Amino acid sequence: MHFTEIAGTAPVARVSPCEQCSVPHCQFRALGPEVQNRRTITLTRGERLECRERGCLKFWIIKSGTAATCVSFSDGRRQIAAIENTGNTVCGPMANYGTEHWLEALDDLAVCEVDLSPEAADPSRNSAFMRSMFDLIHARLENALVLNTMLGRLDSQERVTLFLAEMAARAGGERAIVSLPMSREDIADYLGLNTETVSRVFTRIRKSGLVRFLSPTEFQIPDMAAVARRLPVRIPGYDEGSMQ
Amino acid sequence: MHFTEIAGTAPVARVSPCEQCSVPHCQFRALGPEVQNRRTITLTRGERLECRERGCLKFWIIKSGTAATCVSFSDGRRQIAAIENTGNTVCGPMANYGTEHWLEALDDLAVCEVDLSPEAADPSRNSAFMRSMFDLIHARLENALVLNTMLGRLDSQERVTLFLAEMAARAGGERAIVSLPMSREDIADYLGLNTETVSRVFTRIRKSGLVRFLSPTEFQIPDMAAVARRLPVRIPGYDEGSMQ
DNA sequence: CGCTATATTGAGCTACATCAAGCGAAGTGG
DNA sequence: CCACTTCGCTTGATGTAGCTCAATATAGCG
Repeated sequence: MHFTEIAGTAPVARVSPCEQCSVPHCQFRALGPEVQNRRTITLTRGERLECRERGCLKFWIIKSGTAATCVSFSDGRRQIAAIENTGNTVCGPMANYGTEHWLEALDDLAVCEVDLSPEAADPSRNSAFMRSMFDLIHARLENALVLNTMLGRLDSQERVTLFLAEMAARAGGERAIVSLPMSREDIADYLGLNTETVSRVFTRIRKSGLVRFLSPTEFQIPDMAAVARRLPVRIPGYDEGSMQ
Repeated sequence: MHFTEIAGTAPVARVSPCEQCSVPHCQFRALGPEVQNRRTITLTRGERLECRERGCLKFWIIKSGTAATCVSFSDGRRQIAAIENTGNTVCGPMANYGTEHWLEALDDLAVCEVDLSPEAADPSRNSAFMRSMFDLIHARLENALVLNTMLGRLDSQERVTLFLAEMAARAGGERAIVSLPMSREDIADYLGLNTETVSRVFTRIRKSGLVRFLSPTEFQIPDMAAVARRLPVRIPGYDEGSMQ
């Protein structure tokens, strides 16, 4: 089986006070200045953030960098459930008692932590806010469902292709230059494969011409429709509403 | 790869009006009699229920039987994302445009459909209701995350063991007689395996003594702790709060 | 009591994992 | 500036878990 070494395990790194923030679409801005419990946390690759309190109401908004929502076993196996980019909001409650999920930095990371614990605003009184939280968690659920079918029913080539297509769709679609701010091992732990297989499939896809690699961490998809045609599932973020 | 024949594809079967309901913990009772759009739908094994409208606000509460939230490809591959028992609430919105998930009956099924579309109560005005919807969808997300790590990082024996343990935990825990109201193929489509592998692992586990089979569809776990010791992850619904 | 659908079991094959070696880029120290 | 290490990526050789194909076996049902 697959083994991964967790680099650093310091739960919380450098903490700095938080003034005005530049994250787009932050749901918490709507709550207004009444929410005081905000702080910025910076992490380096491998460091993790966790929330062990029951009914924890912390939220983490990615300000910059890339993170993973992941679980690791004592024997070293690791599964990444979602890749978090700038602007993503991770629900602290996701790390409820009974869940073993952390937020782990895949490269240098800055997150804004918002704490809506009792002393702060009670979110369940604000129905508009609850609605936006519902939408947020619903989007996470949809992602998780896509990952489920990927891990359960796609082969390695399909998984890697879908992964690259999804990253490209996030980064601006066809012909955009996409950077992979993560290691092959991280990709493997997301796709349920191992490092070597990811590497091999990368070269196979590169040779097929479907994806053009500018460097090991930069690529470009010349023809998204061709990629979509090779996949038995929709590419999240692509093709929604456009002709098929 | 894996092929599955979808038995019947009639979208909606027999519809009967709905009087008083006996489902425990139905979140929609709290909404009161103002919600008129309720009806009972019955389905037989293989029939599917879907919601293709954008922003659909239908909810399905399982009254009896077993269903699966699943996605199937055009080439026949199928992945079950969740197994739905009596009392479970499935969000219609889960079948948003862009998602390819259906609710499929695994055996004879009765669901109560609640339609909260515009003409009905606007749920986002009722913050207590939104809160309960949040909790509901959050529980679904946690299930999906467990399935993710199962499909990504557990081998066939671990997957089947976890599956049986989870079913047993739902059905009353240690020594309870659990029935499997689904075929081997359905189990395979949930676990990302194929029928034969599921069958083989069943007999291996039976011979190991971890699980006692009374019939092909009835089993019993004599020692849950022993099962838990064999697994690198927690068993959902078991061990929460107890020692170990 | 056949008939069909589902489950089990076996034989062989393949996709992916494992183990192991090589390689380029970035950092370090003399 | 150049050896030397380190780390991540790639590639190759080999092993194996789980898939595929095929044959029984068992159960459900008219």
